[in-house]
Amino acid sequence: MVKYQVPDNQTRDRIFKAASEVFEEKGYDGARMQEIADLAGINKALLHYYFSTKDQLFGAVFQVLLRKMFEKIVSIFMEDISFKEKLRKFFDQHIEILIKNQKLPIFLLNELSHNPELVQGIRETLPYEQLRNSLFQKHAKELKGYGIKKDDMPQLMLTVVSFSVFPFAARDMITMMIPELADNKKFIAFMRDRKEFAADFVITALKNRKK
Amino acid sequence: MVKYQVPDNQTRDRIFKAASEVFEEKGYDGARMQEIADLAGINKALLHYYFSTKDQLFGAVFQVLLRKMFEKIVSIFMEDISFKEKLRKFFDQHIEILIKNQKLPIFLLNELSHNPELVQGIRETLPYEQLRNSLFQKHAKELKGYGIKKDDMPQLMLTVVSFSVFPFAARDMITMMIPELADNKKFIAFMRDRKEFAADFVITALKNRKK
DNA sequence: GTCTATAGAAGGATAGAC
DNA sequence: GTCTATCCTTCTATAGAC
Repeated sequence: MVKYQVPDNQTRDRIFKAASEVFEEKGYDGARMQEIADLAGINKALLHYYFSTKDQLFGAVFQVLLRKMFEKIVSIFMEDISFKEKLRKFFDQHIEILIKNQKLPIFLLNELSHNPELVQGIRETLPYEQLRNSLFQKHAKELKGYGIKKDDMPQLMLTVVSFSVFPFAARDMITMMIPELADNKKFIAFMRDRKEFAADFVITALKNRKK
Repeated sequence: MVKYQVPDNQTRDRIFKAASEVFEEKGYDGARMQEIADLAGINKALLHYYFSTKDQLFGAVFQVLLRKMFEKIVSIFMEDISFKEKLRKFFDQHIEILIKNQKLPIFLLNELSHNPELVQGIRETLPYEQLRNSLFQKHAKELKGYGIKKDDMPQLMLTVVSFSVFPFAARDMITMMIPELADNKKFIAFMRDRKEFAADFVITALKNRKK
């Protein structure tokens, strides 16, 4: 008779969650195994029992966080709506996600910059090729109407993403220049305003683009 | 009789330069005093003779790097040319600076995010207030023609800066999605293309903005 | 000012009992 | 699986000779 088993390993999950928080907050170099153990309510020895090294723990966490961010973006852009509608929906949903994960962008970008090899092993599992190809094909007519050629897609996509991501990555730089936005509530309001500002800005630029 | 003195302290300068490189490359937590000493061609003891602690050395370096980036931006926007001309000039010059300092954006943004208090003592010495006020006043007519109110300036300025800064901060994320740009020469070409793309994009969006 | 040598603390990882 | 105790390396910082 097989004994009842807890759905998954609870301790492991608690460790994983604690590690996610600490790494996201402090980065790899700034994170301490002791702090992760404390937050998970266990000791260092047990931490090493589940994840033998800091590297391994970090790798597991990073992969999940990167995928989390990436898949949400892709899923919106894969939907079956017009390009203009996609833009509005993307800014709305993506900015809401980022409001809930304000430190995620700078964490991902910084760690990736220090450790480009982190991407290996994740790249293949991400549907980014799909996205690149399908996006232009699916909206060929609409985009052609805007004078966007396939070669222009990287510049355009980068521009779109930067509207939502950059303000979070540059949060403290913004605070420096616009002290009013130091207050988190005001910053969130500013980012919610930005949903419409960004969509209008991009759509206007596209519609009136010289061909 | 006063003895002849070398213009400034050479060793100190070498340390400062070495520290700038190492911090910019590895970040505060990842940087090692030993590596800085090696790069400066001295030993750790002498390093501590000039800068008693790592914190102090970092503070000095960070302040200079932040100011360097900031002042260049401000100086362009302070010139006496039309707003449209400023945009083109800004994208041209700023992107060239960033090409020569590709790791600077992610370094500054990340350290600022981990240590917001770094700004104290720098803020007052930066002419950002000046910039904020003068920009809108100087171009009141031109901006009003675009339907830009004073309240819209933060969104607009953030947008402009993100066009040039974000691609460097997100360099490895871009590489992940667009493998062709892994090659530095191609990435630089991509960023030089972006000068015109960005200026056209922003100007088109402004000109046709609904009021 | 510059060096060699080393102190002292912190942090990742393991041994071994329960 | 979980804990206590401890090892060992790395890193910042200092003492002290020249």
